[in-house]
Amino acid sequence: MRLRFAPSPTGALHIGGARTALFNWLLARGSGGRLVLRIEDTDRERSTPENVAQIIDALNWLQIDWDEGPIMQSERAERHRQELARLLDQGHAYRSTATAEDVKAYKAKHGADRGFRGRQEGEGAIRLRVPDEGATIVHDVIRGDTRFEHVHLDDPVIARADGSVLYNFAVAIDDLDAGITHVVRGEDHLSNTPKQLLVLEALGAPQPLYAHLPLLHGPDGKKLSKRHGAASVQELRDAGYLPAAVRNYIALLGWGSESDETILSTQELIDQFKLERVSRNPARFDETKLRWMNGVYIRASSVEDLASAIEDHLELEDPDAAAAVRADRAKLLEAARISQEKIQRLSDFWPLSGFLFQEREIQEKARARWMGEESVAIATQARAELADIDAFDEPSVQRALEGLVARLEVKPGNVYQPLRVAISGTTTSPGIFESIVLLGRKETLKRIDDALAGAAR
RNA sequence: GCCGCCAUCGUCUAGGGGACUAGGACGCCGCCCUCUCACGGCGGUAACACGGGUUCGAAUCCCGUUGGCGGUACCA
Repeated sequence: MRLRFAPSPTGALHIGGARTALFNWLLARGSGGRLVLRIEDTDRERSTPENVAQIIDALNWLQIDWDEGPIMQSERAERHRQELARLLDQGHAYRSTATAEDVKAYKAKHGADRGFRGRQEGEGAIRLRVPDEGATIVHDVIRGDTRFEHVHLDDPVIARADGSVLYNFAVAIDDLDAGITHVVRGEDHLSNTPKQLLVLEALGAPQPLYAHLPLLHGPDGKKLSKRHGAASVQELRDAGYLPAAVRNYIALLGWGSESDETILSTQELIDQFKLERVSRNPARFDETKLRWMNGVYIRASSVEDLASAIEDHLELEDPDAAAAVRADRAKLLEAARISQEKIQRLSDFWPLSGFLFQEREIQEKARARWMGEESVAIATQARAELADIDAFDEPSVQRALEGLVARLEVKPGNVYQPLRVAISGTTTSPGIFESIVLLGRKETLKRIDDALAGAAR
């Protein structure tokens, strides 16, 4: 199989484009075929080098690689011109000055079910001549055959008056030259396919097989946009998702494995992905499931890997936090270990466990609930216990505090929550024993003292 | 308007005429575990858009309606 991913650099790579890239990649890797990356930048106004860089960056982050390219469509202008000249010579295409309004007027006059057919004028934009009779049938691996009657089709403009080619022409030529066997892309291109097929036919060229993927929508069923939160690959990365989790999740949008499994490694994805099993209905991108899935991947990571991922993430998102974390690798490792089962995204780490690296102000609500008279009395005793024990490790700390709970005959939370608030500033944190040990005796006692002093005021 | 695609729990989906009392996953709810938050375990909630056919039998096939989406650019 020879496949291609052909984004147009008019914006960031969004999740729909990422899925198209992934499906092509899975097919290439699973079949021993090749994947061609082509940048469709024939829209000179909207295509920018920054967007190209961003798309490549996104693919790199997703760990989707390609075998050929990136081919810039704009650099193939000469080839496009050649084929265009051939079509013109052979009468398959002609120049016409007809505008969009002219086409509309034509159809109003001739009836809605009669496609626009222009006259050879020798100047103006170049249109492809569509046969009056018959139909073009798109053979789609996912959808079966779709028939487009020629009478409904307008002669499409394939090149501007200045000779620069348009999308539907360039794609056909580029796919042909690249020897693409399977065109896998979004369903928004289905209606364009007959035009491309007609170009190929006029050229007497072979036709590839098509597969049009169902479109992706936002949670509200509307077109995906920034409004829906993390819609681009970059935003997903910034939100603290892992590439492997994102790949797993988007693979499941419009496709399901035969085994009905949800968590699938990239290798399993490669082994199991079949175009024939891609669904025909549009899917909504709902971040909730991705969040859950990311948590699964985080829990499955080694502590080493998780720590590195957290560090990289902080590096990008929070320089201060990154510096704090970088200063003590051993501590980061421990912090990652005790946070691992409590976070779903890398971005959850710092809010939950940052207190292990930096002292924080105690939140008002937490103080009100857990720094009252009784709590202060308990915390004072707990402080004494912690100051007293010989070894400051988890078993010792646990034994000491559990002893206190038993002696005081209070609920465990009455001891642990004031301590938690004192050391973390809030009511949720990793396990209290682990947190205290990781903080160390000196720092723990200091924070309890600070909290006690604050409560007295 | 015209052309086309699509239609199963809130969401992603399984389903290819009888195996469907419609399965799984996320979410949600409840219980258990529990130092908080999570994790984990157990249980529950919830869907074949509507109307006609075809058939002994339809979530599955056909037609229509409705709805969603795409195309209809000298955009991609």
